[in-house]
Amino acid sequence: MFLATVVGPTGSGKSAFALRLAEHFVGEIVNCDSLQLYCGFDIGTAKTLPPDRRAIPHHLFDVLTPQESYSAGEYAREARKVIAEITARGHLPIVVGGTGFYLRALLEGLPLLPGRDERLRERLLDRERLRPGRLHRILTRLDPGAAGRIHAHDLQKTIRALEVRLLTQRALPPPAEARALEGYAVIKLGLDPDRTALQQRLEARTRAMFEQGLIEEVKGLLASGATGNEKPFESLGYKQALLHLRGALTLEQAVESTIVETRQYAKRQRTWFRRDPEIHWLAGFGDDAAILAQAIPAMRCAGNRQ
RNA sequence: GGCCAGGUAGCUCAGUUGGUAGAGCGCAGCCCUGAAAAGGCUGGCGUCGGCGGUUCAAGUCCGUCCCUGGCCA
Repeated sequence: MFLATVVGPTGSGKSAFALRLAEHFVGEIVNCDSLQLYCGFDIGTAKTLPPDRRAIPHHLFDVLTPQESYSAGEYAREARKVIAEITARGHLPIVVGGTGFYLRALLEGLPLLPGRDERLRERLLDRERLRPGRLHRILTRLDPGAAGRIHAHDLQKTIRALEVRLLTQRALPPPAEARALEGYAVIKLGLDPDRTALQQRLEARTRAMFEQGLIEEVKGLLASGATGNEKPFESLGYKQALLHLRGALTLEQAVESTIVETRQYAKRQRTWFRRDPEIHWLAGFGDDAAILAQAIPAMRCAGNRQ
């Protein structure tokens, strides 16, 4: 059984490339982008919309409402289910997206730990507000290992570690095994376009998103009941569009801010994927037809290994 | 032409009573075990507009010139 993944920074052409792969290898696409999961967030997430899907089945797009929060664990479970179905149909699952953490959860699994507990988090946050730095000190006492790995300023991760520690009680977290995806030969393809070219493309793409109605899309989401405080509104472009609608940014400032943050996001993605030695890097953009030729040998190679 | 305010890191600016410079942002590198388009860490020798001068020592005082903005003619 095979599984292909397509990763790379935002704007590198993953979707276009995945479509080509799917046509060539009779595949189906599985989204691995934390924001394309959301219904109604289309323009700013550069989602491939149904008319452009060329009859290739797309999974895990538009499966969440803005009000729903999500997690890597939930994603991994859903994605594994979908992948099994695709395999059963005799097709090649192609997992595409830039959310490295979700992909890792899917392929390598997450330790069997309790999920979020909002009430506990609130209580912890209250204590932190009373005395900044408090939570990390408590973590040092309860779980020195985790405290050592997490920087004292990283409140988000400190809270999660405390949550895990408190919810699992007693003896340090049972060394629960992360359950990796089993039975698949995984081929990881990474798109690696020239950095300067990517930055230029990201800037142009961002301007185009605003010109093509990103602001209107946000207005529409607000009109249909969203408040703007939901999770997906924290993302690139949506955050700025909202600030503009609320009068905090001029349109030009919103665009500029989105360009800068998008560039920074692409950089973080590169850092994340760069250290995965299993990725076969393809130099160029995924919408370049020639790139498929680079990928085919890698696919064959993986096939022979099996 | 005169007066005033400025010219300090890529950008916006701090720089106490003179002791050879700093913050934020950007940028670069990096981390990540259920918020991940999130969260966090590390990295700053730059002709302190130019040239003279005072001083042991000047971004910091004096002179002069150049540039920018404003006001008055």
